[in-house]
Amino acid sequence: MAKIIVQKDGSKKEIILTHAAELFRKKGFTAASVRELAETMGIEAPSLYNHIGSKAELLQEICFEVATDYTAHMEEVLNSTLSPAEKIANIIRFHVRKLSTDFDKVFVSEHEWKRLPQNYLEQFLAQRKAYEKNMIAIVQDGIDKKIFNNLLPSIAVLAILSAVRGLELRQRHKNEFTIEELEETMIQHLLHGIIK
Amino acid sequence: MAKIIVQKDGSKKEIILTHAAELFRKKGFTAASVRELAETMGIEAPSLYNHIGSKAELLQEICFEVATDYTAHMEEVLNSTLSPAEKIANIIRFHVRKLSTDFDKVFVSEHEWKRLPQNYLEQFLAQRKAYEKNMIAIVQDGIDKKIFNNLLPSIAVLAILSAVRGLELRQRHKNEFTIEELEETMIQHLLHGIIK
DNA sequence: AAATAACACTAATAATCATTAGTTTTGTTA
DNA sequence: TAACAAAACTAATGATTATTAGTGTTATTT
Repeated sequence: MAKIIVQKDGSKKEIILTHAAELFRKKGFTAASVRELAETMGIEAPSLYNHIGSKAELLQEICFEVATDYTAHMEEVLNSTLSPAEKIANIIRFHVRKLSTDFDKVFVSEHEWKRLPQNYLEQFLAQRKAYEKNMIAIVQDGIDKKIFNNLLPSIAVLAILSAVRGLELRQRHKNEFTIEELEETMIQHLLHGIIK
Repeated sequence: MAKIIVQKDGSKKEIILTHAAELFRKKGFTAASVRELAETMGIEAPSLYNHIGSKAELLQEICFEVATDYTAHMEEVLNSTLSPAEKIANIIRFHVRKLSTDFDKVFVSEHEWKRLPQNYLEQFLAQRKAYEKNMIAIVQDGIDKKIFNNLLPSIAVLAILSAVRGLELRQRHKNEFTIEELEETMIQHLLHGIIK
């Protein structure tokens, strides 16, 4: 009889979420089967249901864990006295780090949120929209203070978020660059541009 | 007996690809069923097989049609005498326009290429890698010529491509901004940065 | 040691999937 | 109009899906 191996500082649920995130990233939520997920932990599919409510629940927990982290960080930034430029740099840095430490979960949250069940999907989108709105306000503030160029704020925010999300670190750049190099390049590029 | 309605300037296959692209975008390739696709055209699922080889074939055709367009444009750019900055601006502009005219196909190509069957997946990735390599060379050229800041070229390219891909126009900005506004904002931001 | 809770198992269900076979209907050409 | 090809249909297949039920085993607590 197989058994889920629990690391000393992680609950069983957390182990499952970690495996789920990796599998969902590799195969996509719909294509990933519960059987396959169970197999990565050496147990049978029905046994998983002693620990989880449903497959969809796993996706929810992954997506909202990530979303909550970003939202919490945004609160910190908003409550700080940093300049708009420093705030944006701070946000970029947080995204790059989060992506590097929780790659699978961030990736899944980014790519599979559309598969969330209706009500959760709406909640997720609302949270995301609020996040973007806060970021747009920071950019607008920078423009008003004549620190930033007069770009369309919502598009600039979209460009920044898309750029950092697109890193998809682990797949392409594992060990190729340090986190610090990635952070600094992204900040330099998105704040100061590519042209001298 | 239902019938696929063929527009005067589109082949039956093209109609199917258009419907497939929209469905694949909305539900994802795996979650989208052949039955559902057939339904959008008012016919039964097996009838579709008079026109297509398989579900996977549709994804292949969508992905490679898009990839081929981008590759062809890259050739044009490489054979031009434009400056590195103008070349990058040109590429950004092409991406924004392509996304606005062929939103569903571009989106699917971007998000669902992982579901391509093995051999096609490798070919797709090779094409993509070649594209990025060409773009990296342009950035490196700009750095060598002291026109560009000394950023890590591969990361800068990733940032640019991710930023333009992230637009996902139709969903969010339909009618909110003109294509020209989008193009110019992206070019301004990615070339000159956000800080004055 | 006895009792209990946690957790794994096998077997089964009902749904859905892509696809094939075989047939009938439609539209076009001879 | 007769013949033919294109394209629709129904029925069926076999695989896979998430999940439930019921049962046995292990680990923990009393």
